[in-house]
Amino acid sequence: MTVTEPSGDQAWPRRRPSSIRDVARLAGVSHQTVSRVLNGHPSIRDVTKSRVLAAMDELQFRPSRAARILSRQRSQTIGILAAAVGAHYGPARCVSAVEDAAREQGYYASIARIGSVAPHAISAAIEDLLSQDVEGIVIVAPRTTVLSLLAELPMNVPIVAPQGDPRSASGIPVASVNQEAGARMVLEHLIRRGHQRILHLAGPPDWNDAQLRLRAYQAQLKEAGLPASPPLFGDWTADSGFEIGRTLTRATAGCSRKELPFTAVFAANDQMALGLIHAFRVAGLDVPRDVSVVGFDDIPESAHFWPPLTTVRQDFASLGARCVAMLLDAIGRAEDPAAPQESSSAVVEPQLIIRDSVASV
Amino acid sequence: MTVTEPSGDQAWPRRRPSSIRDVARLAGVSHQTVSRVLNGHPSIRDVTKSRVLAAMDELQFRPSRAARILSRQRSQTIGILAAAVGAHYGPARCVSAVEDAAREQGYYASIARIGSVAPHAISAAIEDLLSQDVEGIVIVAPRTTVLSLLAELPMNVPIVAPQGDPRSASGIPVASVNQEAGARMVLEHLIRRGHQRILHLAGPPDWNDAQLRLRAYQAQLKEAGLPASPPLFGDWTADSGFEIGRTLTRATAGCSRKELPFTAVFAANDQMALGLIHAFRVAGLDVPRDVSVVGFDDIPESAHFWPPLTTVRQDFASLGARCVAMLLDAIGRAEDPAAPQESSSAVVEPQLIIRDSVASV
DNA sequence: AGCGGAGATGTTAACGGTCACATAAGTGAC
DNA sequence: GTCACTTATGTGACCGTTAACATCTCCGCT
Repeated sequence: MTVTEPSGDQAWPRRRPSSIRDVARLAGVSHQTVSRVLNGHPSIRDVTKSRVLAAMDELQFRPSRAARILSRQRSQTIGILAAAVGAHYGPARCVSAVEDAAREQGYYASIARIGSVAPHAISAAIEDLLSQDVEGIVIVAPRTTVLSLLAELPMNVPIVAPQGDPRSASGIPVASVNQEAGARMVLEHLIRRGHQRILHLAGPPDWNDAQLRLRAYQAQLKEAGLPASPPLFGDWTADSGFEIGRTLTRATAGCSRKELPFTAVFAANDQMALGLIHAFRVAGLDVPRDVSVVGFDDIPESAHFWPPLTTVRQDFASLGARCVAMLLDAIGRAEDPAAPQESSSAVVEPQLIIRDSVASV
Repeated sequence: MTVTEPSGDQAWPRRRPSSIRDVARLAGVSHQTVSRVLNGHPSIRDVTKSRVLAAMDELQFRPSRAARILSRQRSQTIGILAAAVGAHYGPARCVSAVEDAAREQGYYASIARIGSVAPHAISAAIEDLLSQDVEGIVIVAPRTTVLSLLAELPMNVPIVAPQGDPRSASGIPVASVNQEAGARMVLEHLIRRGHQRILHLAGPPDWNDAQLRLRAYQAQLKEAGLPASPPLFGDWTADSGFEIGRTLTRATAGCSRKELPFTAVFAANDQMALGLIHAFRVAGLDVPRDVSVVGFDDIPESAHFWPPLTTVRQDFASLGARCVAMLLDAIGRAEDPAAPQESSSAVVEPQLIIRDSVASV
């Protein structure tokens, strides 16, 4: 199993890669001509161009991004500040979407992941991005702590955040999925099916999306004249959903099924819903017969949970695209303040996916 | 809901950021002194140093990475070629792990994601990375097509791949989880529980891990004198697991439970196992009573599947760390061919996680 | 023929760091 | 007092690219 580097020990000579001047010499032109070929300048004769191209090919020429960034004073790069990616479906999808959208617009994307939301970690990540001359930053770290900190940080590039609170006063432009609409759909669905005692299993209180969903849950219930129980807070993981489900069922261990103090739970994401369902089943409760459960996100697996999970789908791809559009617009305005402001409304509508985890009562 | 950029319309002036020369002027020293402060050079008087530091602070100085890369001829950056990240748990975790490990070693990581494995997409991604002067590349694209293509591509930096086949002749150094051991654990577990007719739901045939697990499945059954059914191929998704489960149960619709042509299925990942279980349940088959199912990966949700899934845990964090260690070692050798070769064995052992999806027969 | 303008190319100077080398002052040995 | 050596700092070139401006040629127009 040892992997001694095999025969192909090319001993990468680390020879200096060829520059436009090397190409120029070989092609018998000036380096500027090579640069022009590189950038598709119109006034280059075809013969010259093909000579240059041939030389590039022969020398395995590859333009240096560092040099290019240094010389024009722009990097064609946007930064992504990412918290908790990998652990969480939404943010992870969001980052991919932003990356793709950026590339599509001819921009590079550079990601700075942060493990904690400690102020120094955040400003270090921002410094990191800024030192790469990013022209703008997308904040995929939808936590109020991060956003409010950021609002104070001296920043000389535009920033945008997906999944933030559109109404927050942080001053950071925001593109977001309409969380309120998502929560409303869920509750209307539940209420229409006759549920009256609906619990909410929320995400951590300092996450924007968690806050919005919680507020929408409360508002919606109030509007319907139904009681809102104090929210339960999980940490987005299935494990936390399970734990909370356990305490919930233990607390009501004596009750017969008909007497449960709730008939439905709205979980703030699919993973917690999964854990919750697991806990219910362990306690002998059937979903949806005894309790209905709704999730949020529509992760690819939720169609195959047991029971298949009713949930809310968020279109992360278009969220990412909107974010990038807003950011690029802001960048454009910063360069040329005369430019007209693009529409900066950016709300993506979610979609209720009805499956089998909700029953009528 | 519109987000007109609020009052804080600082109209980022896009003023030229300050350079070491600006700092030098303000501090009354030469630019070189500033550079030395920046790099922690020993022979700088404390007074000078603090003057420079103060000037940096006042000017909001931030060193330009592009300039630094250009002037020393190295980027302190490794590239990551990532295929199918976001969609797949293993690769995604792997990328994160490599990033973390790189940062820990003082390197930056730059990710190039590819959507397809078409040759031009791959070489474009490699070009992209190379143009950033990456000093080495980690290939998180564990498909035979990618690796064999890469082996032929002219490359003047070291590369390493996690999740590749250690025995393959591609000539690419590989760090990997011991897939064979993982598959062996699964089958021994199943056989010990009395299973004799064990199916394998494999991943796409051009994925290294899928191949390795399939081969190990076949070898192990042969060794035990048991019949190996022709493998079923999914695409890693729960959807594909479900589809295959449906055809499987439809084909055996007439059979009573005791007459199923198999008693256990070894799925090549947890998602497919989930879809499979779903299909079984839809067909009235209970897991594990009627069929046992084992997965692979131990995604965080699998403890909360129903039934909780027996699976194989892979330690992606240490896989990433080993990869980076190997790569950095290779980079070091490329610079200084005299340097001794570090141990380049890099096999991470997996772990069987026994839960409730396997019954004895 | 002379002139203006466009097309194709060359020349030189940035960009913001680092490197190799030069310089100046201080320190101790003889 | 001078030499060798260290410490603290400055000077100028260089990395690979683009920007600004210069040059030269060819063309049509008057």
